[in-house]
Amino acid sequence: MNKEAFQTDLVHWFQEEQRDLPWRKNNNPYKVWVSEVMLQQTRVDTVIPYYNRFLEKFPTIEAFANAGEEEILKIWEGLGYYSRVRNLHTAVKEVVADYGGKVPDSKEEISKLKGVGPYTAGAVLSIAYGKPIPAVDGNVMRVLSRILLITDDIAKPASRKTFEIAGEGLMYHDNPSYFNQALMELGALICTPTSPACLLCPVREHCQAFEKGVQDELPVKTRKKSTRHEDLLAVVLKDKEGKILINKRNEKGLLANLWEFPNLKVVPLLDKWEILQDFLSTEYSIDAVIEQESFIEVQHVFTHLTWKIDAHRGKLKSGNIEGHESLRFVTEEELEELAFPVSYQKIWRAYKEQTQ
DNA sequence: CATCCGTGGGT
DNA sequence: TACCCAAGGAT
Repeated sequence: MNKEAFQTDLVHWFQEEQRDLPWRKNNNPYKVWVSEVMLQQTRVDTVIPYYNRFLEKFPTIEAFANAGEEEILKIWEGLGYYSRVRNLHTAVKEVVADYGGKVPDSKEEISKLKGVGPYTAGAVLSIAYGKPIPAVDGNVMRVLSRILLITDDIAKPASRKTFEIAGEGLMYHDNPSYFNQALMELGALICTPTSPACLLCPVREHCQAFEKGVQDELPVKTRKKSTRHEDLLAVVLKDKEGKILINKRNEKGLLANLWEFPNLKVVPLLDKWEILQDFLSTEYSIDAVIEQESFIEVQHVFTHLTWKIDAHRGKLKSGNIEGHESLRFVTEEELEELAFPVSYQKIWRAYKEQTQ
């Protein structure tokens, strides 16, 4: 292929057709970094309001470094993959402490930061600093697999190296930022997973898949295994003052450090309401009256897991939560300042709608 | 390397 | 409905 023609056709198209996105207003390394972390496995339309709110609240790297944990989880609430914001916070504090607040501009140093993998390193270095380092994400693998007829399985981690080398080989050194962004923008707007718009593609004359008519066969991607299923019983428990009992989740694993209503995993077919009373009594030394009928059944799908949560109302009779660091009674106003997973937000909304 | 880690939208 | 997908990284 004619590399120079490919590069200029691609970048000229990007200059004309790129979307007007909030993170494209400047190349501040901190802001670029924030946007790239938010965009990991997350759609542009979803990210936009979160990005704007985030930078309104934390306009500088120092402002974010000085934020507290509850605060950063609350601003990320609903965005998913919550370890991203905790890793970003850890990394930003390190940049402020060890680099005087200046985001490192070498691949070696920036890659040491928590949550910065090969993609994010390449994206920040090219977009914020103009470094000719590829930023290989799912879009880029799809586009390059078609342009260069690469048949490596993009679901395999080992394949990323193939595409990084390909990206280096095609790199437009006059403008690495636009080159990397153009590959991703092409993947998002034209070279889509299904039904690619080849007739509108600015680089179709450089595309080997289009030439052979096999664009719909690429990229090669093996499908992943299906999700497992869990049944949960949860309780929205009020004490005599009307405060709600909530529990802070474990600091590791699924939905780490977010808040939830007390709940337990149950074996399907045995999920009787009495289990909740036993659970509260045994686990937390709390006596309560639990309504026999659940007020909502929430179905929630994660990437590798599906939850069915039966939520019941309950009233506290007696007991105290001393000794249970993760438990807290809060007012409704306090509750709404804390970060809950979407599944428990659904339960809370249903509770408020159905309870006076 | 395979699995875990969220969510909402598209087909 | 049941998948698949979207600017990935940590373990």
